[in-house]
Amino acid sequence: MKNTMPSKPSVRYIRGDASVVPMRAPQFQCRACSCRHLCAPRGLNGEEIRQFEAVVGSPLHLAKHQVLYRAGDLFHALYAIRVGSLKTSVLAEDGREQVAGNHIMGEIIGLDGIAAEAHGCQAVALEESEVCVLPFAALETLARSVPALQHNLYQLLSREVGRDHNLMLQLGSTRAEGRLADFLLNLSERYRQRGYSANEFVLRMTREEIGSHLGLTLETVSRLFSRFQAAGVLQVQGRDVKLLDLQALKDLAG
Amino acid sequence: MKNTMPSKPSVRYIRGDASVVPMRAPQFQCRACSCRHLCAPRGLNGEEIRQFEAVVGSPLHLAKHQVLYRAGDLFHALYAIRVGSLKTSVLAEDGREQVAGNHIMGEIIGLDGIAAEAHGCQAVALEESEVCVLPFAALETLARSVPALQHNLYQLLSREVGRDHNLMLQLGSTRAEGRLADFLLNLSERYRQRGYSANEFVLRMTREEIGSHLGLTLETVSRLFSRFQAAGVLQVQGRDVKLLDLQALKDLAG
DNA sequence: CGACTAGTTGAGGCCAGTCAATGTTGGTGG
DNA sequence: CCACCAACATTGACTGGCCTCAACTAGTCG
Repeated sequence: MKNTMPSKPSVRYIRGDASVVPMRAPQFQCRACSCRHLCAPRGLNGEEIRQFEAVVGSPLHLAKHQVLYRAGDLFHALYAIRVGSLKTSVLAEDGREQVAGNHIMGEIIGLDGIAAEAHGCQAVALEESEVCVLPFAALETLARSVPALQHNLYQLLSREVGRDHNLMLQLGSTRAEGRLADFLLNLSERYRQRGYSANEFVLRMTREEIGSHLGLTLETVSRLFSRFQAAGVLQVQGRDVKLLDLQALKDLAG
Repeated sequence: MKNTMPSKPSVRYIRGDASVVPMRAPQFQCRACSCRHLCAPRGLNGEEIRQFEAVVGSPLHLAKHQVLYRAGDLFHALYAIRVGSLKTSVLAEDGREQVAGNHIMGEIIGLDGIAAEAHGCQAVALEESEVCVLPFAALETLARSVPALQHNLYQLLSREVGRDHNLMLQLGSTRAEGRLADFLLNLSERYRQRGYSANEFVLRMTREEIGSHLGLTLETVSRLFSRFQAAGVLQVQGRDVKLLDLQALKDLAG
């Protein structure tokens, strides 16, 4: 709420719509995708996947800080993250921003747009990324003849609800230390599921974004990293994090 | 985390499964229900509603404090609240309870169970209540031939995601005053939508439950009510609340 | 009546927010 | 290549909002 920048929205986000460009022909994209066992077509058989691929639009390439959609934008598709990571954030009327989610490859975003036919939050790429476009109307139609897909969609939505409940639990009942510890463990686990190191990774969000996500200030986040490092729980160098003592983190988190 | 009651779970909840009893034959229940324009069968035509009703099990009656489902219980149905109100709460391993939602008639709960095939939270009646059982597998099957129902289900889930995001925004970025103000406005609006007074209603949760929902202690909630009353924003007498100045509340909320 | 639950109010302390100064990193243009 | 600048990050000092602990009241139930 600094009044130093009245004209600019908040940061130099790249305007999305114009510069978004298709990348390649859509054929075979899901079967060749490294996220196929995590993504929407999970568990579909050969013929079903082929139908699914026919529905999926061309992947979009996003530059760092590029906006995929804004709050209020008409909803027409879900987006599956194929490469990279995005943040989703809710905006209050007064301009305050709360980071609602930090999404990495294999995750699907835009789910909150189904209800209102408009997106309720905005999605911004945290680094160079690539997303698959899943037009929702077509998805819904296909789901009627492909029960496995229908179920996957319900599961996706439900899983998001569960995730949010857990985050609320953290925000409401834990103090700063526990929130950051939980955040790191959560991220670590998701990287592990995707075949990356669970102990060593790069944070794609700034201290301010992490703080916003956890209901803390950037200074508190910074201090906590320093404190965790001093306690030997992790090593941190800017955005590079190495978790040294997972058990200690778990103790801090719960 | 009081260690004064090691054996009892936390409060004297009534065990659900045994005492849950069917209430009446299911025929015509939706068409006669006062929540039909808010609930799952919204927008279905006559024949479709008839099919929907055939899927809906007999309504259940719940006594105050009766448990509808517990975290970990096998998921098999969603529940539509027909009369009364329930809270849903997430439980941490250490026994801490965070109230995730406060649900009144016309709302559907159990959505977070779809993903894991087990409920992720518990649902407890805050007063004498009545819920309709919506077996999910049958619902899913019916949805394939009734697009409007399929879409309603997606919307329900999506709306829950949006609600949770907004609550997270509150928990993360607002202080105590704003959270309580927002909570009251939210409740007021939902009662209004259901044809009840938006200015005068009865809180069904204790100060402790409200506090848990908002990430505050019961003392803070109590003090805030007193302060709001002293400021002339509302009148409060135990659980009875009368909102006097909605605009002032909105200002407080953010 | 005693026991228990729910709610109110007060006193004091601590965690995290705020304000501020300084260090570090990365991108851009001369 | 380096200088420069903006964004990002770290650390300190101070403050205040909320939690904790505690005492007390009111209502309910057996």
